[in-house]
Amino acid sequence: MTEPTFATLVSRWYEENARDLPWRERGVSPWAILVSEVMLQQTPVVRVLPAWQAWLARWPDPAALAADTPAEAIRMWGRLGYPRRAVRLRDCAVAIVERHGGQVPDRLDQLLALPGIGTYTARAVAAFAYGQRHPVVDTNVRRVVCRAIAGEPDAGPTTRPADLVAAEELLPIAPADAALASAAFMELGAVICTARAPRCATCPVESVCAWRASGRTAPAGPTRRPQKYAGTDRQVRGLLLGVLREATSPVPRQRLDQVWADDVQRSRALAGLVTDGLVEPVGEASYRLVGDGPPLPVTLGG
DNA sequence: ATCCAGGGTA
DNA sequence: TACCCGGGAT
Repeated sequence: MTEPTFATLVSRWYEENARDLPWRERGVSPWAILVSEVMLQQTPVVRVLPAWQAWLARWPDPAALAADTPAEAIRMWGRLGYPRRAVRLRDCAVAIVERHGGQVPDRLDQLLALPGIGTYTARAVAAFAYGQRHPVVDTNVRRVVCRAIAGEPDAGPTTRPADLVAAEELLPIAPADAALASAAFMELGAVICTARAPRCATCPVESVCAWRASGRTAPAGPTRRPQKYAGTDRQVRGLLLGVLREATSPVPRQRLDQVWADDVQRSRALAGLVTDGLVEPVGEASYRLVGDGPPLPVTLGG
């Protein structure tokens, strides 16, 4: 009798302890899974839950979203954060309609070519929606593998090719088992092997964890500098977008000027929103969410 | 203050 | 590689 593999231990634990999340249910469409993965980029599960339900009730397939405006996508995004994701998700829906007949593709290269779909999300969709065998590596999986296998306290800030290899080597051969194991690794990192205060006492791989065996060494040093928010352009962008989201007609710049005192920073933030395809100027001195109303007249003669 | 199911760009 | 990009919860 051989010892259960690392993936087997975590998968068994997952089957008994997984959170009851709606996008994990049987029969959830690839589109619904893709939407959940995009929303979950840098946004905690509890905040995604209601937004995911509302989004799919309104746009149950890519064609429905592709037929609507970026403005409505930005509004439905609400306060999930990083609203460029809303525009990219709509761009993604358009691309799915144009390139794949409205069906979310099942090939990794085609998924990677879609707007807003990167290394993590492409493999997550291929694995969780189509049952394929790919290493699905997010911040949780990097941390779990780094600790339990390498015995180090913290993973690097970004996913490197070596991280994909390390995770792939832990996956069972059977694709369905591999997909389950990937979900289990992520769940372990989210619920047990957390960044701050890991719950080693209830961890299913506590007995084989290299990090625990080495005495749970502390992180070497402050490798990441704290990400500020207050006072940054991001906060100003959020304030500006908040006004435009609530508006039903173009907003005069004079009204936008009231959300932030610093002229230079406010102008820079507004220009950034325009560059990012979230906001568009209307006439000489008004702004609106992109596509939020009748098409703008074509400018002639420069 | 720190973290969060990352992706795009220079 | 480094940096930019929201916002809420702990």
